[in-house]
Amino acid sequence: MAICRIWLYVPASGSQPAIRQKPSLLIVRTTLPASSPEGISYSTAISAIIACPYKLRSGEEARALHKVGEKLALKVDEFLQTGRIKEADDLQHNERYQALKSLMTVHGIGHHTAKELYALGYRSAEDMRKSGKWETEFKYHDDIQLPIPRADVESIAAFVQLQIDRIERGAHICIAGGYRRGKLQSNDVDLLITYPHQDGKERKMLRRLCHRLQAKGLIPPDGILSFSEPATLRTITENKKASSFDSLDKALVVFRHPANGTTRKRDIYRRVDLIFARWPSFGAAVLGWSGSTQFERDLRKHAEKLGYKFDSGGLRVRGTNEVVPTMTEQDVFRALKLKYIPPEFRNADP
DNA sequence: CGGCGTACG
DNA sequence: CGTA
DNA sequence: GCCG
Repeated sequence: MAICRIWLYVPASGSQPAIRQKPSLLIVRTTLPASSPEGISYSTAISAIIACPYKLRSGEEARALHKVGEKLALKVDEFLQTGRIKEADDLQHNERYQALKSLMTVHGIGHHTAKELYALGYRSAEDMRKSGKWETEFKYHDDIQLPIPRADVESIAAFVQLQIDRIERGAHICIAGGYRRGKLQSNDVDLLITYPHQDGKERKMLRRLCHRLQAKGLIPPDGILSFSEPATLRTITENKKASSFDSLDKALVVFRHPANGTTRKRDIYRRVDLIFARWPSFGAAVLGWSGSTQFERDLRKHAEKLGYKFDSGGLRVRGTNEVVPTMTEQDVFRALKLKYIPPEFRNADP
């Protein structure tokens, strides 16, 4: 039963060090594009190994874990015997691997394009910068690589809250993502926004918020990396039942976090995701945006077994597509017959 | 041997 | 394709 | 790569 593994997920803070296996095993995963079936398979197996609550003493023991097969068991054996995994070590020194990794730090460059660029002779993000062909991409690139301390995440959320209040009061903001799982530093800021008990009030709010943030200079003119409002467009154009389908309005932006003179001597550009959710599925939205990726996979799979379809847009009954009201995360866990798992225990990704 | 999340821009 |  |  896959969901059992969820109980073994470890806190990001590492407050249960005994639970962790040696991390060098993780490197194996990076052999493949993480999105490929094999990449996912590796991630899943490695997560299972990391989350295993007792010390593994053999590959055979690892093999007993759900999702760990013969290949990974061999790697565990190799690690236990030699203290390292050759494939992983080699990869670390592999020029192509390092190049691809660097190229993929640029927003909009995935493994596919990275490979093409490599074939063209690019060996790093710096090579791209020097070529002068990606001026836009590099405008915020360096800032965006910087980890975001929790205090800054909170500060950014407060800026956004203030601006939302100036448009329509009563919104509730939840900081999701790694922050919510207790990570001390984040790569980006995921903000989930709803109007409690006021379904529909969130409509068109994303547009208005983005416009306002741009007007205030909190989002630079070219700072909206992607913008989609399927929920708003759907409800306006068709007057269909809310049951049909229901994605979230979201904008991926670059946020200009103003200096405060002490911890931030200068304005820093941060990646912020703004997501508006309807109140009746806010719980699913928060759950869906809190991660980890691995946890979400297990959750979806579990939902499927019970005849539901779960994603950040909501919890629905398979077949009828009927929406199960989930205002809170607890509502989702209840429907899925699971005991509540706090966000800090949803960390499966290393 | 097929499926592995999936919708959007 | 890249992103979440 | 791993599972059903």
